[in-house]
Amino acid sequence: MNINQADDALLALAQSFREALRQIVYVMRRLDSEEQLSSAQLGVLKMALDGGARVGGIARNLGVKVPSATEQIIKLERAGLVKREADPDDSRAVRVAATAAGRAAVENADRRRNQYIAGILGTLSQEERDAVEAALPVFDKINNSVQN
Amino acid sequence: MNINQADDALLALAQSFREALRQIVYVMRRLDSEEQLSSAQLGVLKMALDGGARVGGIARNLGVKVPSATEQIIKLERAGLVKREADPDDSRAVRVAATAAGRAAVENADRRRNQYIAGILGTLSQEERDAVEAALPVFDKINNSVQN
DNA sequence: CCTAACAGTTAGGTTACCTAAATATCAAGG
DNA sequence: CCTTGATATTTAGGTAACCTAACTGTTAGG
Repeated sequence: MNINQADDALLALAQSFREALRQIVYVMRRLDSEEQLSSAQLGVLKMALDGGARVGGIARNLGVKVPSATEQIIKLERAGLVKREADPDDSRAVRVAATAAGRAAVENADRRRNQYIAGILGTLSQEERDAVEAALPVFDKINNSVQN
Repeated sequence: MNINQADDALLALAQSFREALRQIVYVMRRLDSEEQLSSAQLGVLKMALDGGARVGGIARNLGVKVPSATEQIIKLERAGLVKREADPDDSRAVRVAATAAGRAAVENADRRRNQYIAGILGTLSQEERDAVEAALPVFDKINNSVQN
């Protein structure tokens, strides 16, 4: 009995959680549609900031397959925001590194997006902001458990 | 000074929040890719459960334009999960109603998805689950503030 | 009635994914 | 060395979900 109650509570939480997830996806889509750089491209660019990242690593971090990452990288390259160069240690690999323009674009996009989100968070009460803050590391943990 | 500190804290929270949003989008994508019914289609189906929903309302609720909603509705109709019928009050409008098969599909998909999410939430501590639960209504509020 | 506004569908295009196949390089064993 | 299997990326081709613009039919106000 007790165990079933726990299960029921968990399933109820799961249901609410799923609704929140769905809404968040829409929020994200909205946010993305108002910017030049998609959030996936911004993610690539950030990985390319320090020293350069490999295509496989970028794909893994983005949660997509390698060809999809390549596609975004090529777009960023055409936009002059990253450059692709041979990996000195492994000639099979490609290192993707941000250009100066790329670096500037990250700062710009980050600032704009943070201000947009901060504008929304600013309408919340302190308690609500605290609730969000407390939940964020849990979302991180959830994400990691889905990865595997 | 004080105001700027508040701004900085808000921007920092916004930054962490954005990272969580991005991760959640990936969790959602993963979840969707393992199911027959996309979460958008499941959303349509749920709106079609009680009495029937209009295409425009479905689109609004889904956060997409009307033609995109029509497209999903047609797919569901071809799969035998909804039927489209004239609105008795307004012949311009179409009412989308779930069939018996559609009703069953909702129950099935909901159960599967809830169990998947519950499986993840079950690995969390009680405190972590509480943190998630406390944050969910805030996400709801955020979503509403983005809608306008 | 006529006309503007509205509800949906159709047509055509874009973007972000995916899988499978091709290319190039690496590393380990014989 | 040289082959062979694994690894890193790109290319080719396809799908699904979205969009805007244009079209059809219906309603409702002047």
